[in-house]
Amino acid sequence: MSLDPETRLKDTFAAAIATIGGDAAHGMDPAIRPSGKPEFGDFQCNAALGLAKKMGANPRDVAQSLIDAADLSDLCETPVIAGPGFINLTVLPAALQQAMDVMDTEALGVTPDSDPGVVVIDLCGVNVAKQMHVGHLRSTIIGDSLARILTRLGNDVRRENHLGDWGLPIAMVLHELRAAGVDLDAINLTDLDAAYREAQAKAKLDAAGLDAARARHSGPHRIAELEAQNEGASASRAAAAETLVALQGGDEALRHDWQKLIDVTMTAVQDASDKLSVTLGPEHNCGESTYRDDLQPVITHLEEGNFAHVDDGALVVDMPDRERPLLVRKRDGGFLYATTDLAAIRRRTQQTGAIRCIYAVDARQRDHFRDVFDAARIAGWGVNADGHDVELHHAAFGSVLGPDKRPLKTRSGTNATLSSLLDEAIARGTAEVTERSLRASSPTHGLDHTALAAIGRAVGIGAIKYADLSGDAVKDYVFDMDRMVAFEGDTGPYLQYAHARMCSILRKGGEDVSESPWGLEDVTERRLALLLLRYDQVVHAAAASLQPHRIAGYLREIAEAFSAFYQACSVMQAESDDLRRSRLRLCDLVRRVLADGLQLLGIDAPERM
RNA sequence: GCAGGUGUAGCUCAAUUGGAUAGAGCAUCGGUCUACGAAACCGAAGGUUGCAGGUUCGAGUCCUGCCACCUGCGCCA
Repeated sequence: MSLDPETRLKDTFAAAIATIGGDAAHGMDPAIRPSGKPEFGDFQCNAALGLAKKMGANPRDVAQSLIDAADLSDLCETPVIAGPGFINLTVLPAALQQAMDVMDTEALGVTPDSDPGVVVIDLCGVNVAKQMHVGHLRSTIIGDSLARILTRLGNDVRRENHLGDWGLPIAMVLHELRAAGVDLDAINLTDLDAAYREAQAKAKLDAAGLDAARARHSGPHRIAELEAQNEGASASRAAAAETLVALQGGDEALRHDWQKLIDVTMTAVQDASDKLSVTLGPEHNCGESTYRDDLQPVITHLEEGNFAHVDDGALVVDMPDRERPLLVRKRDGGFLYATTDLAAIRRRTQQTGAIRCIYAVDARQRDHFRDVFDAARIAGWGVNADGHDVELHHAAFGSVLGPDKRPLKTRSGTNATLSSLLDEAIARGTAEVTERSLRASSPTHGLDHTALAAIGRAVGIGAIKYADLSGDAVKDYVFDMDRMVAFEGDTGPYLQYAHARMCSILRKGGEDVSESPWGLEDVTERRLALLLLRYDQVVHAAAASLQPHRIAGYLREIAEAFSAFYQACSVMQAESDDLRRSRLRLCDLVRRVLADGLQLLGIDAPERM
């Protein structure tokens, strides 16, 4: 009797289906859904239609049989059969109140995962010596949210920032900077970024690769890229390769300089993480370089297990359902990023014991991860050290576009850097908060500059995060700062504002209502209550599908329902003391759910704004 | 050429994974502040869900074929 109405309805109708349906009904979904429209009640059961089909009976008759077989006396009003065979259900006030009592705990009704375990989340994925951009923003925001959601459900989540800190590109930058005699102690990330681009441009010609790309019908993008590279490259390549060999060999001076590159990069990353208030720090660094001693063992395992074979001089893993194999070792004996990714999966599953490995990475790497995941399973790493199946999941996200639907640029036309975007959002949030604080009636009136700046940051960053997390991540997404910081309508600040208003009422209320009996008679109160009771289910759905936007959409519904309630029902001037206390308790529970949900998205919820 | 993704209101996005009349926000128009915070609320208008078939009680969702855009495609990461 301690379950929410929806779960109870599912159980009850599942039993009724088994009773009247016999074998035909085995394992059938009771198809309990929140009703689409108020006139259809609170919930509907859609199982009669499918069941009637299997039984060769009339759907409305089957619906009646289900109702007769289901004991709903203490849960619902008399069910109504509608349309072709829908069963409309309205929850009794007492059942609603009871469910609300049960939910009103610290956990807010959220139950742990049935099979929790170690989950590794690969996020951020910066490259050393490269400026962070909006792609890293998405990876970081989405990965951080997924980490929070899975942690909330009792999993042991390990964030890993898989830095691009190893291999030829880094060696090229090192070579470039050393050859130019640059003082690495005085350099900043902008300089590093410039050196990186220059080194890339110098070294990237590959005539053989161009021919191969043409012969293999590579995309025009790839061919254009190769054509853009020109002679002189082989010399640069050779020099960079020498640097790489020396670095890998442990050359002390090189290692020293290499570490400086990393330090400069990570200082900027930490700055961005702090501004964003994401849980990401040096302790989550787990760069490619940390796998350097694992690469040969990976290759040995693949060779000894006959999972890979030599093709045209390279070592490849064949895919069962695809022509193109996965390259894991070059003809010259060098390793590739696929090798590193395999080493990471190997460590995460065989040593860390992960049951889920999640990659918050750009959707353009879809094919790559498909190959790597399949190869990992072939190699036997689809099962962890404890014999538990491992879910390998690419949480892909689309590209970030500007309002013109082209890759995002700043007003000056350059590639937008992450820090410039964050600074702008924070500045605009702060300006907005400060302006509103000037009104004498505002609860923020009189707050000092520091307090207003903290709120402004929460508002500006909240706007960016909500814009990113409120849509389906796999789709390309239009980053429009003007729209985000309008702070009106379906935005992060809308949710924060609703939360702040709840805080405001609770401050005025100032009494302990944790045991007060529920009223919930107004339609807006009922709607809020029914929504709140879905929280557990929503969090689990978001975790299972790895889609934070489900939580975002739910929270928007909560905020809308609260605003409607706020408009319709006076709390402090309620008609009776009991009703005031009931409404205060409702505000308190809504506030906690909203704050908890925003926390799962990584969005701060100020008490005033 | 092959593979994958996307296509929903003027714009930006949803749609509980096959359920009833496809929902929000922005923009437009019209109402609400001496009333717990108007960053809000209520209402109007806005749709052949890219096109054409198919599956069934029922399709934005599933299957087939087209169209458009995006992305990827062996020795870079």
